[in-house]
Amino acid sequence: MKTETLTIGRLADRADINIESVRYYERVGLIRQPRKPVSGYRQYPVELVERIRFVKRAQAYGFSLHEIKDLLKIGDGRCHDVQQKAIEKRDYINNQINDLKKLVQTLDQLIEACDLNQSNSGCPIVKTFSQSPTA
Amino acid sequence: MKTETLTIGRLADRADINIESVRYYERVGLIRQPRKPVSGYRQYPVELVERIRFVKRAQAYGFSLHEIKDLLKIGDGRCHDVQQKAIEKRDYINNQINDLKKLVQTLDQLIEACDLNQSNSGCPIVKTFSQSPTA
DNA sequence: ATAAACTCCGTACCTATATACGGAGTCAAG
DNA sequence: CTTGACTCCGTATATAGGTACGGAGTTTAT
Repeated sequence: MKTETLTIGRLADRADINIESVRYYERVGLIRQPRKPVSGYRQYPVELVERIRFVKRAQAYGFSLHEIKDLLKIGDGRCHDVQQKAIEKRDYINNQINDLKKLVQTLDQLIEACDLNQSNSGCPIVKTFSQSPTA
Repeated sequence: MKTETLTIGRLADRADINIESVRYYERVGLIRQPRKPVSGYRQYPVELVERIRFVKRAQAYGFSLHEIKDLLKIGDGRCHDVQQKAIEKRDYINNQINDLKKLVQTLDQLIEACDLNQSNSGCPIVKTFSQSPTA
């Protein structure tokens, strides 16, 4: 009973990814190089299609390839550990959100100040970025 | 009456920036190369300290060096144009915030699902990322 | 006047996530 | 058996924002 295998091109097609990206994922250790038979051509088990889709999905959830590598290392069987990674990620993103909100607040103030400034010069934004006018 | 000038090292010190970054800013056109006298050493007017601080502040406000270059080109005297850039930036950041919020929502759901999962295997996060279990 | 400190320049390197290129080897179809 | 498609590998390129290196020249302090 032979396991079905795929060449890199077919794998890339099925996983909807560029061939070069497959090679890249190999380089960074996300997928391991399969045994290459005589020819020197990679032969991937079909399961790798799903592994790559996993990667793409996790990316969409805000995880970096490095973090995804960790998730894959944990794998199933240690739900709590995976959950912990997700919690850390959530907290990190929440911090990002807070920082961005502060940024928006400040920008709002600056934008409003421009409305109140009837002259063309003395732009409050420029003044804020610049201690000395006109830089 | 001589204008006070600074060597690149003193400028970097005063602006609290790396010498290499000054050269980098020159390369990308944020500051222009001053006339170099006989020696070949750059002589910067002291005003450049403030220009660099402007850059650092604007960066902290979420602007890229490219955008800062635009801001500096606009300069003072066209408050409305500068305001417009700030509005665009604010809108962009607000979109970022919304995307991140959705991400947090999803992560929250996954995290909660892990709490409800009493077994160690069948982790809902792994299942979400992976169609086939254990990848 | 000599040594230490500074600056010059081009270039390489770094993170992260890929994509592109090109010559050589291999496989599959007719 | 030939041709076209595929794959191999190492390397280059891209973005953004820098940092690091090294040998040569300059300036400053003693």
